[in-house]
Parts: sequence; structure tokens; C-alpha cells
Amino acid sequence: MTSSGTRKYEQQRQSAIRSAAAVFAEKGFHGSCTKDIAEHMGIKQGSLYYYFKSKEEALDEVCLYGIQDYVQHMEKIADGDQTFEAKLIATVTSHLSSYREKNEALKVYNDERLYLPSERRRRLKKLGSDYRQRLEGIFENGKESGAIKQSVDCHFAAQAVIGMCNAWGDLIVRDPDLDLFEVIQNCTDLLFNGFTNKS
Amino acid sequence: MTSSGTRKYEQQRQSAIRSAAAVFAEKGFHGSCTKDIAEHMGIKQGSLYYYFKSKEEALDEVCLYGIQDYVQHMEKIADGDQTFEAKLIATVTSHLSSYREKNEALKVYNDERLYLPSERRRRLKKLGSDYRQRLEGIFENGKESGAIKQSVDCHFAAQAVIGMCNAWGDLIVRDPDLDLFEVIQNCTDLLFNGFTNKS
Amino acid sequence: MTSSGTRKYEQQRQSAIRSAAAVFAEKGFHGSCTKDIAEHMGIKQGSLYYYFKSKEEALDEVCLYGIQDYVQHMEKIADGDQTFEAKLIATVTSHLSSYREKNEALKVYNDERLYLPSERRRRLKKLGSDYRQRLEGIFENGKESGAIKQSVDCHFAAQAVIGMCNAWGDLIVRDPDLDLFEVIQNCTDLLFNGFTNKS
Amino acid sequence: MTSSGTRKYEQQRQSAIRSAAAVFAEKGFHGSCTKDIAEHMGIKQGSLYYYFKSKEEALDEVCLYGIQDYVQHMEKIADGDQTFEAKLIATVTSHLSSYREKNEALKVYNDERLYLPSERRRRLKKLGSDYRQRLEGIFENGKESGAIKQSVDCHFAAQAVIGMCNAWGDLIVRDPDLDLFEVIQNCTDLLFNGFTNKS
DNA sequence: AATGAATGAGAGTTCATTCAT
DNA sequence: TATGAATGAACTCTCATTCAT
Repeated sequence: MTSSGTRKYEQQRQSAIRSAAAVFAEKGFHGSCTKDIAEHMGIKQGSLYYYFKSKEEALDEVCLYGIQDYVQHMEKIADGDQTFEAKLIATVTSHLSSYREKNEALKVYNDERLYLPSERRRRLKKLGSDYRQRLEGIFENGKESGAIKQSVDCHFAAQAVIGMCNAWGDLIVRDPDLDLFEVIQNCTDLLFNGFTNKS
Repeated sequence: MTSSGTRKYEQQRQSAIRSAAAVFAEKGFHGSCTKDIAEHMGIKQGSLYYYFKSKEEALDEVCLYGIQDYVQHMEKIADGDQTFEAKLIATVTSHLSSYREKNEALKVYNDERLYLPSERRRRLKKLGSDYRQRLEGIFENGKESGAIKQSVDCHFAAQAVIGMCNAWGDLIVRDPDLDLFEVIQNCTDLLFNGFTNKS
Repeated sequence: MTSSGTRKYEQQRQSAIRSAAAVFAEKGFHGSCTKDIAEHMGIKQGSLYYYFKSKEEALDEVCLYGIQDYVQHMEKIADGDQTFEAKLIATVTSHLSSYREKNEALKVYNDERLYLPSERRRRLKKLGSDYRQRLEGIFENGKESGAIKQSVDCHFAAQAVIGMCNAWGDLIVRDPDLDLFEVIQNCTDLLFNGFTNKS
Repeated sequence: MTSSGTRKYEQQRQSAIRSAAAVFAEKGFHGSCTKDIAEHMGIKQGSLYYYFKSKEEALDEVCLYGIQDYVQHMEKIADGDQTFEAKLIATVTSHLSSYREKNEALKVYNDERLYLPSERRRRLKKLGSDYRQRLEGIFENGKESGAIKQSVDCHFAAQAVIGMCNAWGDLIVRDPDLDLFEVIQNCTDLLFNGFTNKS
């Protein structure tokens, strides 16, 4: 009874979040209107407010949804026993696949979260810096194990990996013909070896 | 009317473009309003329309202004006689400096140009792909000269450089304490050599 | 369906009327929403419509409930055998006590009945003028018996008593520390003797 | 130049305040809509916001407008050299005339000010209690001069006068045929002498 | 060259009301 | 008897745009 009522509500709410993600990803937060979101979901505009208190709350939920799995995935990678190389490949793969799979929400997190009021941003900020710190940890371990050069600045390295993945993520979202695995391979090769000819 | 040819008119128009750039960079195109732009410039809202036919035209002009020098700079770099290494360093330096010199317009070009109608986007698209193609050319020459590995995909490489520079550009704009030269050095080292320890 | 005759149904309906009275008294008719009323009553918004056909009907019922006892009370007072003085004191006491006993409905009748459509207002209007006419009758009897001055305009007098009681009723509702009996005494003294020093 | 621009703005703003007063007085704050106010004024809805930041600000201004003159008038009365009787008559006359003359705004102040948020209410509250205190002062002086009975509670008396005037004010606004001077005479007679026959 | 005033379209949001369950 | 879900109309407010001056 109530459980099925609640279940339907939760399903619809998830659907609303995904619709909001799709619309925000395409038009940006301020360029989107609640009518578009509702239509994308197949309900009427006013009904959206049964699931969100405000457009802003919708953005908040989309951002959270966009970054959550992605952060959890990183935790698993960072806590594993693999080599530095394996972990970096796993990171890039996870990050880029995330864009291809379902995640307009991740794009929204990257591009639109700054339009949230500061209180709402806090929760997200924590998740974001967790992610970066884990990645920094991977680089530090890589340094200790001798896998990477002593001269590498781990903070810079983590930011660079994230930045490059997001840049490619954008291209991946925009161009569905891009071959995901090729991109992953090119990216990891660049990160490991750079472009210079060593022979 | 000869008004639109006047010296003062042109100065004011430039000022309007810079104001629009500043406001768009901070709040995004749809999040900005013409009143903010006018206030930033020190005139009243209605007076803006003396310089722009519409808000959209303002965005168009900002984007153009944002990418123009930047492309011209690239032409000079690409046409020069330097080594691949020197050209890549020059590219990264030019790109990142552009952000530090408060060229908010470049950020606007990157983040907001997609809100222009397709006809308006055409001119900009051409400039953008000119830039990318020149950079690809640099990589191709690098390949021929043996400076970089045969396995490098030049199209990928150019996108990667642009993506990384834009990602760091954002961080540079947001955090004025970041040391520009350190970032440049780290970026070029990554691009040349990757992170892996080769010793 | 025999539902609307049920004992429980009638109890719940009374409860709904009291909840509506409380909410309307606090926020006014247009400032209240059906959700607030339902919550005050402990049911869900949609369920209210089991007891009222519309928000307007709720207001109608509240007004009726608010004025009914009050008018009946007046009938008893007017039909009694007491002196003019006793009747006036009884009237003021009944009127003001009604406010203190949290008869928010009376306040609603006074302040919000004008938002009812004219057909609905008719029934209430009759009750209201019954009340006033009885009070006028008391004054007329007072005049005949020589208790009050010949110069008194009985219509004016009745309105004045009602007006003053409502004005003090508002203060009584707003300030729970006001001493009810002191107010009653002051009011009746004013009505009997005015402020002027006769010594 | 600028002065005439400003003058027009101020005239229009006054007109907007009067229109808001008329509409609020008829339908209550929550029952009114900005479209009605704008139409009453002869402009379009959106244009109202050139004169008010919000509907709430409009209410604030109306209340202020409604009570201001009225308070100033009271200051003059209280500071005068007249007898108690003359001052009380002047007070009632001023208060009731205010309703007949122009002052839907006074009704709005009385009935709707409670819908203002507390910060906005502060300024008004001060004016309102100034009024009451002046009136209390008149009663106190009346006591000292022997014009009124020692038993009179001056705080009560002031409230009673205000309450009765507001109650009659409502009737006056609603029924344009009521003879203002008759009402004033009846009211002052009640206040001075009460209804009781002293012969 | 600039402005004050106005506009109208469209946005987000609220809410009385309905209805299947 | 009561509820969850949905709706559509109405409302407040914002803003790009226009135009007489």
C-alpha cells in the first residue's frame, strides 16, 4: 500500500531528475525552463512541483546524482591493490564512460553547479574534493612506488587528469560517433608518456 | 546619420563589449541581464541598444572579440620557424596567459557560444577550427621532424591541448593566486613527457 | 451512499469547520490555503473535499457557525424580562466572551464574509440584521422605560455597541493577557455614562 | 529637465499608491492582484514594477500613506490649547472625515497591515502608537482638568475611541449615503455622556 | 548620444480542485 | 473514508526591447 505509493513517487522523482539533467545539459540552467523539463518527462509543468520544491532544488539533485556514483567508483579504485598504471587507466575509463553512459548529469554538475546558492553547494563541494584528493593519493602512491617521476606535482596532476577528462567528456557528449576506447587509450598514453619521441 | 562611424562611438562600443564579456563570464549568457551590463559600463539599460541590436548580438561580438587575437597569435606561432617544442610551449603560454590577462571574453567564447543561433555560430566555428587545424599542423610537422612519436593521433593531440588549457584556464580565472608560470611548466612537461618515470 | 448521515462524518465535518475557522482567522480567507486547513485538522489536502464542496463553502460554514450561537444568545437576552442595564451588560459580556473563548469563527464572520458571493451572503445577512434589530429593540424598550435619553438614535446605538465590541474583540484575540472583565466593565461604563465628569 | 522627469515619476508613483489603496480596500491584500491595480491606474501589469519592487512594497506604501496625514493631524490637535471636549470632537471628526474623503488607504492600514513582514511593520507600528499615545495624553489632560471622571482608564478610553471610529469608518466607506455629521454627533455624544438618562 | 518610461512575453511558483484507488 | 497524484489556471515578478524626447 504505502510502500507502493512511495515506490511510485520515488520512481517518478528519479524520472524527474533525469529529465532535468537532460534539459539542463542541453540548455544550461538559466536557459532551461520548467515547462521543458516537465514535457521531457511527460507531465504538465505544475506537476513538477510535486517532486521538486523549486527549479534550484532540481539542479541540486541533478548535480548530486551526477557526481555520486562517480565518486563511489573512485573510492573503489583508490582503495584497490592495483599498480599506479592500472589505477590511472581505471580512473580515466570510469570518468569518460560515465559521460557516454547516462550522465548528462555529470556535465550539469561541471558546468552549472556554480549557479547554486552557497549553502546548497557545500554538500557537492565535499564530494568533489573527495574525488580530487583520492586521485592525488593515487599519484602520491605512484611516486613512492617509483612509478612516476619525483618531479610530478600531485595536486597539479590530479587537476590535469580531471580537466582533460571533462574536456573530452564534453566532446563525447556532443559527438556520439566518437570512439570511447580510442579516446581512453589516447588519453592514458598522453598521461603516461607525453607526446615526445623517446626512441 | 554618420554616428556609427564616430571615434567616440567606436570607443564606447568596445567598452560595451568588454562589459558584456565581464558580465557573461560571471553569470553566463542566460543568467545575465542587460541592466547588469549597462551598469557595469556606467550607462542606462536602454542606452545599450545604441551599441547592440540585441543581447544576442552582444554575445556574438564578445565571442568574436574573445577568440580573434588568440587565433591571430596562433597563426604567428604556426607560421614561425621554431622547433616543435618551442611552438607547443608558445601555444600553451599564449592560451593560458590569455586567461590571466582577464580575457573574460575567451571564457565566454568557450562556455556560451552554443547559445548563439546557428547562423551566428558559423563565423566563430570557422575561427575555432582554424585554430585547431593550425595546432594539428604543428603536431604533424612534429611527427615529420621526429620530435614526437609516430603513434600520436594529431587530431586527438590538438583537442587534448586545447581541452587541458581551457580546464586550467578556468582554474586560473577562479583562483588569482595560482602561479601562471608554474602551471605552464607543469602542463608542458605533461604534454612532452607524461607522468611516467623513464629512468 | 449513506455516508453523509453518519455520526462520524458529522463529527469530522465539525472538526473541519473549526480548523477552517482557525486558519481563516489567522491568515484571512485569501491568505489561507486548503493544505493548511487540512494539516490543522490532521488529514490530507484532498480529503477536505469530502467535507466541503469548495473553499468558499468552508468559509460559508465557518461564518454561519461563527454567528449562530451568538445570535441565539441575543434572542434569549432580548426576550428576557430584565432591565435595560442588565440586558446591555449581558450583550457586551456575551459578545466579548465569545471572542475570548477562541471563537475564531466570529472574527472570520466579521472580517471575511464579504468575500462570499452574494447568494451565499444572504443567509448570513439575515442573521446579522436579526442580531442588530434585537439590539435596537433593547434600546427602544430602554427609551420607553425612561432608562435612556430620548435623544438616543437606536439604530446608531446598536451599531456603536456592535462596532465597539468587535474592535475590542480583535484586541482580546490578539492579546491574551487582557483582562476580559475589566474590558467589559470599561465598555459598559462608557456606554452608560460616557467619559464626562458629572459631579 | 531631470526635475520634470522626477516629477512625472513621483506623480505616477502617487497614482500607483492610490490605485493600490482602492483595490486593496475592496478585495483585501491577498484577494487583489497586480493586474487589477495596474488596470485601475491605466497602465499594464508589468509596468507597475517600475514604481514598486513588489506587491508587498505597494501595501507598505499604501499603509504609510493611509496613516500619515491622520497622525499629523492628531499632533496638531493634541498640541493645541483647546478644551478636552473640543479636542475629542476634533479627533472624531478628523478620524471619520478621513474615511469619507479619500482614504481607502486608512482602511487598508487597519485591515491589511498585519500581512506585512515584521520589519516593514515597524515603521507603521511607531506611527500607530504615536497616535494612540497622543490620544491618551488628551484623556490624561482631561482628567487633570476635571473634564472627565477620575475613574476613566485613559488607555482603555483611547482604544475605545479608535475602535469605534474604525468601526464607523467601515460603515461610512461601505454606505455613501450615511450622513457624516450625524455620525460624528452621535459618536461624540456617546463618548461624552453615554446612553443613560441623567434627568 | 543617452535616457525615462512603458510594454508584453514568458518565467517560476502556488493552489483549489479532481479522481482513481 | 481518505489519499496520492496530477492538473490548469492564476499569480507575482523579470527582462529584452522599443521609442519619444
